[in-house]
Amino acid sequence: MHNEDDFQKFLALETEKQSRIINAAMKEFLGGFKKASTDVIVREAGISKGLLFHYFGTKEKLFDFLIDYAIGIVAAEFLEQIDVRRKDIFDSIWQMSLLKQDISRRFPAIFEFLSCVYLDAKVCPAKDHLKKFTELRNEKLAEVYEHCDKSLFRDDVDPQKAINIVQWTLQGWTDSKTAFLSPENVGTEMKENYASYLEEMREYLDIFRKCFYK
Amino acid sequence: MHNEDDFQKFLALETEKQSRIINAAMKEFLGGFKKASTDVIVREAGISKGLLFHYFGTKEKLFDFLIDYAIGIVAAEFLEQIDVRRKDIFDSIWQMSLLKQDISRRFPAIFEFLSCVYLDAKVCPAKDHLKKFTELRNEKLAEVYEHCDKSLFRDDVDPQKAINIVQWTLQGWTDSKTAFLSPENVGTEMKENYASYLEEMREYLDIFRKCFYK
DNA sequence: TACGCTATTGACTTATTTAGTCAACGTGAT
DNA sequence: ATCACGTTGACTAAATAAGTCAATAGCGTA
Repeated sequence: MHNEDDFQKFLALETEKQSRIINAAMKEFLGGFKKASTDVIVREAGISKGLLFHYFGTKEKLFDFLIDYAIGIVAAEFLEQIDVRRKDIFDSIWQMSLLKQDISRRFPAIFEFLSCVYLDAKVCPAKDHLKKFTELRNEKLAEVYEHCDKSLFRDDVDPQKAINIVQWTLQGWTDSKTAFLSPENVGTEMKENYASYLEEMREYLDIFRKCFYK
Repeated sequence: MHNEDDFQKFLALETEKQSRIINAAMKEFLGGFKKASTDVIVREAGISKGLLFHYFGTKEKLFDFLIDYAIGIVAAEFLEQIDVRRKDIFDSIWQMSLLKQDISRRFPAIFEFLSCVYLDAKVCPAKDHLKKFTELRNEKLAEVYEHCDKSLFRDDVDPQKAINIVQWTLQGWTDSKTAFLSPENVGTEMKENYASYLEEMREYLDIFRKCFYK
């Protein structure tokens, strides 16, 4: 099952160096596999060209590794952690946001990377893993939505639309926080302002509870 | 003031061909000036390489032209058309959305192009025009916000936050409509479903009015 | 100090892509 | 037939691409 070049050497690296490489590569792959340059990746990761290829062999293997790695992280630390039995959908959304923030602090580009990879139709070799992951993700979110108590909503508000609004708001809010940061500073910036960010997010969720619930 | 290669030859072209070139170029420049390929542009625009350089001289002049062109369109057909005297902020947002849709149907990537260009710090040569444009834009939006009747809002909802929510929602809604379309189909897709899109957008705005107003 | 072993380097190669050029071509009017 | 003009795409030189490899750095052991 496992081929022997299972990136063991890379995974034995000190985690700080690992992260530097992973984050540099994810960021560079955001624009698509073809447009990504390994030279840019090694420059940003602060390692030599040779080392990258020593660990990953080819650009494509690096890419495949990144996909699996990202899926592994998000599955284990996000999807599997979601408590689908909550009644209040805003509790769920709040919990999911906390989980996402935790992951994003370590891997700033991981969620964008996964969605970019998913949208990039050319990336067919990895479709199996990705498809399963996407299904798992959709199932989880559907479950959250089904189990929540929709009777809490005002009768004249379509719960699905309300939930869309909340998710788009969280997305827009996140973008507005990161848009004017140089990408390499996103991680540190988020660590420093973690508390105030959460507070602001909670304020938005409070608005939603006040306005969308009975 | 005007140098003689003022793109007159290009602007004398049939508008359909003009649009094809402009849209192909804007789309390709979304990933940044450096990563854009003139070969991709001409392929997508369906013209020969020579013609592009016959009209624009260099890649950079094409880029500068695009920025000016986009600014001109958005200033004249969006910013200048905004009626800042409306009391109901949701009327303003609705009107602005209509204006945006009209422009986007002709130039699907124009708004994304302008914001990408603005965020791309390396693009300093064009900063004068861009800065003025951004200021104009911010002034207009601030004016809309100042003139609207904030007493219409529920007392326990911060109007600024509510407006942010509305704008992020519109953004997210738009993204959700275009994300799974191949970029070249965005234009036609929007033309075909124009009415139903507007209807759906209005439903969201109705929710906001119901929930955020007294 | 000397040795061996692994992690790491960056100059290098070969192939591809790049922006930009230019002689040639098609077309319609006179 | 000839001119004028919009248009073409093969071409060039320079840059960039992925991937290689002989050489070095670092470090524990003897």
